[in-house]
Amino acid sequence: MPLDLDIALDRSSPVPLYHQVASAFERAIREGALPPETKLENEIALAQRYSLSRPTMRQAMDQLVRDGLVVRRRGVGTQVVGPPVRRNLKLSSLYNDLQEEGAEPKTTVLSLENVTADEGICKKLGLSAGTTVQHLLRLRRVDGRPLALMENWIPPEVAELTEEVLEHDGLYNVLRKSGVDFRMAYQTVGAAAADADQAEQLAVEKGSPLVLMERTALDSRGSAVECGRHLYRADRYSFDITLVN
Amino acid sequence: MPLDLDIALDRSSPVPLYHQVASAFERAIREGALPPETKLENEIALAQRYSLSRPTMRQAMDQLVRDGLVVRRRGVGTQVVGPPVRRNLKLSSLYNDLQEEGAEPKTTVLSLENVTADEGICKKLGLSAGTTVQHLLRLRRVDGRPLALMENWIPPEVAELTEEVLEHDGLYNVLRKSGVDFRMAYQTVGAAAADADQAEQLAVEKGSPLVLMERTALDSRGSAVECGRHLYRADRYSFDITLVN
DNA sequence: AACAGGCTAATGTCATGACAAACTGACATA
DNA sequence: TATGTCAGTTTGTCATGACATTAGCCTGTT
Repeated sequence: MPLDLDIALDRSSPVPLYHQVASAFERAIREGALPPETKLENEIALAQRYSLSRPTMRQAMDQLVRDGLVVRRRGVGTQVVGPPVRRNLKLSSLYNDLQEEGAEPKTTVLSLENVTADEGICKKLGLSAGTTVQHLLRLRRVDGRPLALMENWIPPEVAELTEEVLEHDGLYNVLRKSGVDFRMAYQTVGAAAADADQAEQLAVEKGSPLVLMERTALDSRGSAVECGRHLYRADRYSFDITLVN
Repeated sequence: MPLDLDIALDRSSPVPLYHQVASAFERAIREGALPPETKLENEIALAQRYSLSRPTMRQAMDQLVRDGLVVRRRGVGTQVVGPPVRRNLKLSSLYNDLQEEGAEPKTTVLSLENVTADEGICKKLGLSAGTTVQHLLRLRRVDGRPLALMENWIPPEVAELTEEVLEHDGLYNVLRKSGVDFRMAYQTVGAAAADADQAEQLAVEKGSPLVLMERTALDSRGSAVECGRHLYRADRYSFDITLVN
């Protein structure tokens, strides 16, 4: 039951202690060193074991709870949760997610131009009507087969995009390199039927079901930096979400 | 800038102080008393104003951040975020969400029987192969028009379900009343085409796009209490999610 | 006028201490 | 046997204090 994880804590590191602890536990759980149903030591003992204060250890545990890796019960303890330890939806691009899974995403820029944003886009981006924004249309392939058709709108003051750069990296990575620090995103996920154009681009039949995702991303100042409307082949993509009370 | 919210805190209430504070701010933001872009007072001043400690006030603010209502920046302050203050995905039933929106959901139980669970269901519920579970198929209507076709599997030891009860309330409410306390859920959202049966039930054409949601719900002990596969009319439903870094 | 430096303000991190509330299990009692 | 009670364990909540880190502004210098 002691289950010493031999965590190497670095107090001089810029990454906070609670994050170091949480990451170590997360890795241990995902790798199976802490199998499902395992009961962890109590907070106080854990804090002492790693020479931390109880609030710091709690903060680490809270993160594990929010990530859906453990469950806690007052008076009982903390348990590693059952097997379905899937990946949770993160505020990153599709590109990064695919790379983490070992795939090799390839992007084709179908169109990149400045347009005057319509009312809907302006509202989502918090701009006054008639503003000019960059309109981006891309097709993403994995293993040579099309996966997603992605349409995005980016205000010019956020970053100046070029086809060249976008062909070799995900939009979020490109924007991050331009100094954007994403903080939040509103997302809606639904479904739609492929029209003739979309069907051709995604190599499916017209009318096929597609996963429809619309998103508005905000930076740390709370202002919108990007909004998009993405269509995914339903047979090749879906969104994973972990909900916690 | 002081922006006193006149929050009535009840220290003898069983609901924690940080939750009382967070709820009050959330209501104020949603009702427009704190419009977007508003800069809140700093934590220390807020804590003093309501006679709380700083950690408690921070806990309240953290909740607002996770709910996507405010953004914080070190060295700067806390700001109410832009207008798209939508509802976030919660661990509750469709039924409750619809009721909150003022709709009148009606449920028809199409089938309720005990079946031996197949391999996939057993794995999701963490049961050994060949176990008997309750299989439930329901159709949900709003305004008389079909919205969702819901298929669920529930282990018998969780609760004994009856058609009678399920026709008048959502599954989650029914289970909660049986003593289940939901803590977590894994969810995947995608799309699928309606087959002949589904099309008829949902009053759409065969092949129409549907939103496909699969979910496994866990209780506070980390064991699965329910798993389900739901199909929604794409023109009438989608999932809203708020992501935070 | 432009840049460097330092000051201020605000959130982020961490420690210590205390009490409350809930679950478990053992024990006593009817 | 069944039920109620009590003690022990563990997480939940709250308070106080301190220092670190970052952003933004002001100021002084070049």
